[in-house]
Amino acid sequence: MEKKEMVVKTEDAVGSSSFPCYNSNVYPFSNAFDFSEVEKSSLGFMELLGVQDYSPLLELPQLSTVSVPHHSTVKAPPDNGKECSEVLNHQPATPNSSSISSASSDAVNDEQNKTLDQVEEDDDEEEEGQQKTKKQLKAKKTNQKRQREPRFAFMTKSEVDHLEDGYRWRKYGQKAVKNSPFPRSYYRCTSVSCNVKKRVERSFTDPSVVVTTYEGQHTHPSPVMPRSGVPAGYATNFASVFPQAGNYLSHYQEQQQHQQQQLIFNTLSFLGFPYNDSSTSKNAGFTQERRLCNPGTNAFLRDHGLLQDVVPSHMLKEE
DNA sequence: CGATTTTGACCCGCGC
DNA sequence: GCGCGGGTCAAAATCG
Repeated sequence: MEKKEMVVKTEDAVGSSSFPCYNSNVYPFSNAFDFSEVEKSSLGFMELLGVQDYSPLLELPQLSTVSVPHHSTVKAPPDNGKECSEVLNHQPATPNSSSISSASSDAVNDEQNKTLDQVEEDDDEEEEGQQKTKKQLKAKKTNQKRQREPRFAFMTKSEVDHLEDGYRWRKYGQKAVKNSPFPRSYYRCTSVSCNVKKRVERSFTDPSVVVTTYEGQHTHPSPVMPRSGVPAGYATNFASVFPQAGNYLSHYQEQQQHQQQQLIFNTLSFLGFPYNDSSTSKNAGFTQERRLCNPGTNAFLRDHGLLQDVVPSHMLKEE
């Protein structure tokens, strides 16, 4: 799995061209993706993201105006999808960059862990002795109502599907995604006691965008040595804003600084801020592009307090 | 040879 | 009840 460590470097060239956003004048929170199509296809965008359930457990106090804190179910009404989409729209227009597209969690409770434990340990009861039966019973035990861990989705522009995030993952499944030519891959953390999973799929609206959805929280430190040049404050601040995200953002500390900054950058973009960091020169041009296609940005710029919480002030001078 | 990926089968929830 | 789509399992294949 660590075969694909090119994450950060994958996509420099991308540039730009391919995003509908760039060609669209309807940018402000609207049409980076063609959501009409998404909805038409009965596949809500949050479904596309795999973020199907939202929970009040996820607090995003400071970002409540721009994040996706409402609940929805798999069969969420189009409104929900749309509303979410608006937020997500901002994401994908970043060359080789990841962004917090949304945060979500299902109603998490103890049952979840309990169920998982049972699944792993209580197989003895089956009588058939056949492996198939084993499988079936496993499923039965969990059938009550499947509870899921909180999920957190990232959208990352990358040529590589499986992004290196500092943890080791084992692929345990792959499924074709409805209305998408790209399959969805299912990964599980290889650490024994860790039940974290993630799903990786490409956006069919823009194949250069990889949607990574994490589920659960790691119960162990990253096996990859942290060596990051990223100011600790980044993740810290992020974590304060995205409590759930913090767990995942910490992974990014173990990645290259560039990727970190792009994450920040994307998040700023996500928030509507024309963040421009000279050290991420690749983004500079992109930022301009974003500005071009995001005339509504200014409306968001007013909330500087939020931005300052998220990013060290020196990074914001651009404005 | 152990770890990981692939892949078809299976289960579940949901809508019709 | 049936079919569909999402998610998971696990045997087989592949990789290092």
